[in-house]
Amino acid sequence: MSANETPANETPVNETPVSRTPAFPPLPTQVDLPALEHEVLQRWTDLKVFQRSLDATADGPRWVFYEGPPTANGKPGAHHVEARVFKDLFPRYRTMRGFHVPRRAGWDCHGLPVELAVEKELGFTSKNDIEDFGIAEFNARCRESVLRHVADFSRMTERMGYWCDLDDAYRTMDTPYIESVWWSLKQIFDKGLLVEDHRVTPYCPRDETPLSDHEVSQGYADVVDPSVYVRFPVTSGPLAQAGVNLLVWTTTPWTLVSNTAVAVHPDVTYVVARTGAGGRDGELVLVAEPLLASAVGPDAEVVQTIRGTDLAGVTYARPFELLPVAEFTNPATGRPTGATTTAATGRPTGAGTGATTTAVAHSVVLADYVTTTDGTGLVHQAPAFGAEDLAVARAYGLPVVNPVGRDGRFLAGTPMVGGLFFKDADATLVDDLRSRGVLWRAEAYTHSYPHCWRCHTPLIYYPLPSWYIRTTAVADRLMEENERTDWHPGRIKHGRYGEWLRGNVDWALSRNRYWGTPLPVWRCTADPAHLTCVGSLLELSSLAGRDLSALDPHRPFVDEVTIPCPTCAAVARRVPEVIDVWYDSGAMPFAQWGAPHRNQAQFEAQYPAQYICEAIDQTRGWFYTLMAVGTLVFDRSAYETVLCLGLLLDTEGRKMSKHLGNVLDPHQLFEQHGADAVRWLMLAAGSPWADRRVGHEALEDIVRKVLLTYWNTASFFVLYANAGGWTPGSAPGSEPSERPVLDRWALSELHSTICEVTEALDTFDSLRAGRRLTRFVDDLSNWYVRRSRRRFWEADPDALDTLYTCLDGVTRLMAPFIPFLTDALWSKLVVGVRPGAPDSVHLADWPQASADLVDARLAGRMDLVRRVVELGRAARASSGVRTRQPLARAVVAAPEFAGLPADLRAQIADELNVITVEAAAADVVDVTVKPNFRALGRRFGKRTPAIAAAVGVAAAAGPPVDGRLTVEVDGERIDLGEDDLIIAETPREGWAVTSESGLSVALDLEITPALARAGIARDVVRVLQEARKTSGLDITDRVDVRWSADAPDTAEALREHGAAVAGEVLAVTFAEGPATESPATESPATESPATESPATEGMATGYGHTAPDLGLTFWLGRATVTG
RNA sequence: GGACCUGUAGCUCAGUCGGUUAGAGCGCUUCCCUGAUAAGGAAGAGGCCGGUGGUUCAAGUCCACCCAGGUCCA
Repeated sequence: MSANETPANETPVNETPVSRTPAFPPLPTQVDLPALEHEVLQRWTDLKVFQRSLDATADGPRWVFYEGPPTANGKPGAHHVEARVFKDLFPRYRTMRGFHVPRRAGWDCHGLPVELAVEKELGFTSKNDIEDFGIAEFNARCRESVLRHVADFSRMTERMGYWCDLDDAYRTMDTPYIESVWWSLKQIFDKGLLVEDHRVTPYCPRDETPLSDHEVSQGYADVVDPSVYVRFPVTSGPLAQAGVNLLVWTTTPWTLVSNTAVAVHPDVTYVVARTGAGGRDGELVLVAEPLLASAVGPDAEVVQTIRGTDLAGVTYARPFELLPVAEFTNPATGRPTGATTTAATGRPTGAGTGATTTAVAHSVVLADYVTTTDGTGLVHQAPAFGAEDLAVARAYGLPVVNPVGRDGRFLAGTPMVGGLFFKDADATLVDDLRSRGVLWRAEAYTHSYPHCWRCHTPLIYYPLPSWYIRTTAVADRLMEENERTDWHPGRIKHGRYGEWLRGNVDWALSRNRYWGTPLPVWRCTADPAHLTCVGSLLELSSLAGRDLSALDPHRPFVDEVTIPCPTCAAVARRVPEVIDVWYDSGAMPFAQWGAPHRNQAQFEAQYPAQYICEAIDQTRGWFYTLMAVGTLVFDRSAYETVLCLGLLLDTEGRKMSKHLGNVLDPHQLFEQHGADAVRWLMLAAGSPWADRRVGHEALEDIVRKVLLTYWNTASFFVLYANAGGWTPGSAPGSEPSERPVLDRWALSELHSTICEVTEALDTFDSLRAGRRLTRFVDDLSNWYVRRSRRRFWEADPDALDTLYTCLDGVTRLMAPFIPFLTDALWSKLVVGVRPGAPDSVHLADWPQASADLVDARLAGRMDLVRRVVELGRAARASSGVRTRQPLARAVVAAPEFAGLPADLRAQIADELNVITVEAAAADVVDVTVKPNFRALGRRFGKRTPAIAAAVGVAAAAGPPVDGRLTVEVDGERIDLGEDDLIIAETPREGWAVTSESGLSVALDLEITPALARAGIARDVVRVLQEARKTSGLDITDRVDVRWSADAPDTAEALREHGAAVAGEVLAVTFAEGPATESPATESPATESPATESPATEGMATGYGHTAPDLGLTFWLGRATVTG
């Protein structure tokens, strides 16, 4: 409170202001955020802001973004919002930086989930139901179903403020899209990378149909199977001469008929063991060392140790000689899988991957998947009946030998087991092994085995023809492309995704389904080796000799198109498969344009993308297919930077999914808390790449702490800018460098915030950016504004301009995060006030940081000031002296305090309500010394603890001199400098002291009568302000005050400080007057701190009040006189 | 079964290059401040930093194994 020499009861101290038209539309202190967002949405539509943001940057550098298309066959949930928030943030940011960022929505339309939904609706249980129903009608239902929730998705997209062109969205089921996909498949086909091969699939032999993983998982049941250990006599090398048998374990003896090889792990140690007592004396068997005891027995004697690698190539005698040995030797002449039906393909088996090594049949091969958890560590390989076996066989160029027909029975001509159902052959085969003496051991084994969920038949893992893309042929290129991809977080690159690429297998592309992009391959009926891949409807028309440009390329229509085989002119028909829906989305960079048949220029201008973003569950999904298709077709990955988000979890920590019913409805969140709050939660309330839980409490927190603080700061500004008639042009204020210290500090913070937020967004770190913004908003509101309040009351142009500048900056910085609230405030603070300014913040430029406005020394000093204030408040609290009571002085002990300029010391004094702030003199402080472990550790290593202990001893003896201390350790004198020690000063007792990490603040608690009177005066101000407020007066209203005090202290205080009190409360007159003039004297003075009662005479708006604590009665009314 | 991620206060999460006494917000209790604020401030209570072992002068942090939860794959 500043002293005022003029006696208040004689001279009016405040002028009533001239009324002006407010420059800024008033901002209510209370705001309905969702309602405000709806207004903003309407304005965006009316003003076409999104389109104009694209137009404005049309000549700027492109920053290409791809939208990964969602399948819109279910309602959108909060987990859909997450990715979309990040998809929106960075394009908005880049747009403000001047980049052109086209954003086009898309919808993924095909796929099994769509089919399953329709099947469920129709009550279907098998594919036969679909065929009976009719594919045309079924697909028509799928087409209708997939778009059912597009409106929901669009509504959510718009409501959350995700700017994306929904009107021109691409759809993967549209003919131009499919033609593009066909074109790309033809490119791959022409490179020889689209091939038909066998795929081991869970298969029901009764229904004669493959099952999806989802179906398989529904039919697991415990069964008892034989568990057999079989001798495979070694037939070559020293092991053969010694008579060693490989010991092989299996639970599917029926697959031994087609045994092709034995796999060992290259890094596992194997042993040749001599069996112990009990009938098998002296027999030599080979097993993995860790399994010796369990497979052979505890008394087995290790004769020789061999690394897995060194076993490669060892040949053995196969367990059964039921099939011609030739079938195992030449892949090209191998018996066709699935018996007669697939013989027609005539394609060699085992051609799916580029074989890096070849092996002869019935020899030992190496495979990393071999484990030593059970069995013998030697794994029997039947490539027809196991996916891992097949992969190994491919790698070694071994054939796929399959003696089992599609009905699950051994082929009729097979000796011993011909005609037997595969499971039923086990007993016969085991008996035979036993009779020939090659069975080592047989027991029963209970385990979980999949069954058909419809008919409960045990499933067979069975090789079916399937179309593959040989991605393994470009695996090295994929890894090279991955190397130059910028992953966020970085660990995905060589972690989850890199691992996946390293273990790359060929892409099983085909599906035996209905609602998908048909595989555009036509096969000759005369020679199945004659294949024609078609790249467009135009090409198909030309091949077919009729105009098919209007053909729906879906099944069943495309199935009906036959062409003469270009090689031999026989009839060629399309193969029945459709393709994996993931290929559709991976083809999106060109297929969204229909390129190259259409819009080739658009495609070329927008390939590759600079930025894509999805959740981590897409690593093997879209992230892979996008890169794979791009690399296969264009030899270049489709994206440069990828942001990989964590998953959204519910409050129980489970992934949000429709299946669990734990999805939060996004619209409910938007209408309850506002889309801005939801966006901020996703962007800045936790690490983007960590899984996060979402709840209402967190959103309420954001609204209060971030959004409303920001709003209220703006509201405060508008209140006083209008009251003072200030506009940006009217009173520019002084040069920033000439302004008071708080202004310089606020501007410095603004510019360092600009720097940090820019840097963080450039590295896709929304959390860091958000944290910095939160801190700035808080600093601005709870330090700058609070400390500068008086200057705003006085309409100080420097203060108003500083705050306006900060609000302008923070509004731009937060615009990509919370586009609604920022644009709402922009329209109040800028539009119509600053001529020529854009009518939306989203058309404004990103702020430029000025290095010369960042004052690191000032920032450090202000930190010190605020720490001192914190400690001072704590000292106040512990002393019991209320803050309104002024005290004579605070004493501060802090190393940097001496350098604090007067204006910053004044901040401390004002905030703590003390007259002066002094540095602690030497005689009131205790010095404590602690070892600095970081420095000591570097210098002394192992001796650190001893030295640290010595520091304590030496410090007790005497304080360091000039920051130096000499200690004695093991008879050695060691000199320690400033860096080795942490020296703290603590004021001595007798003061109200709080200290923390080398910083102490003490208050002089002596309250002189003068200080007491000043304290009372301040209490009166508080009471009068409260009275103003409750009387409903405007902040600029001038008042007349008349008072009387029956407490002598109060009366004396007011006579002394009357002018100051009057100044504080905008009193035109402040007179001590007879209580009888005030109606308040007639009302009971019982309530505290002040009661009010309407004036009953004289002054129409006046009220009488009492403050019993102070012994004060006063009358307060709006001043009627104008100045 | 494999790969990866996460375990820090009652709840939600930070924690930099390994270094002094492990932090913030919410919630709870008490008090202070306030003519922008649904705010702000101070104090209090609340922690074997999932466990075990190792490396190191020094581990929430690095390594190994284990436990729990999660994701993807088989």
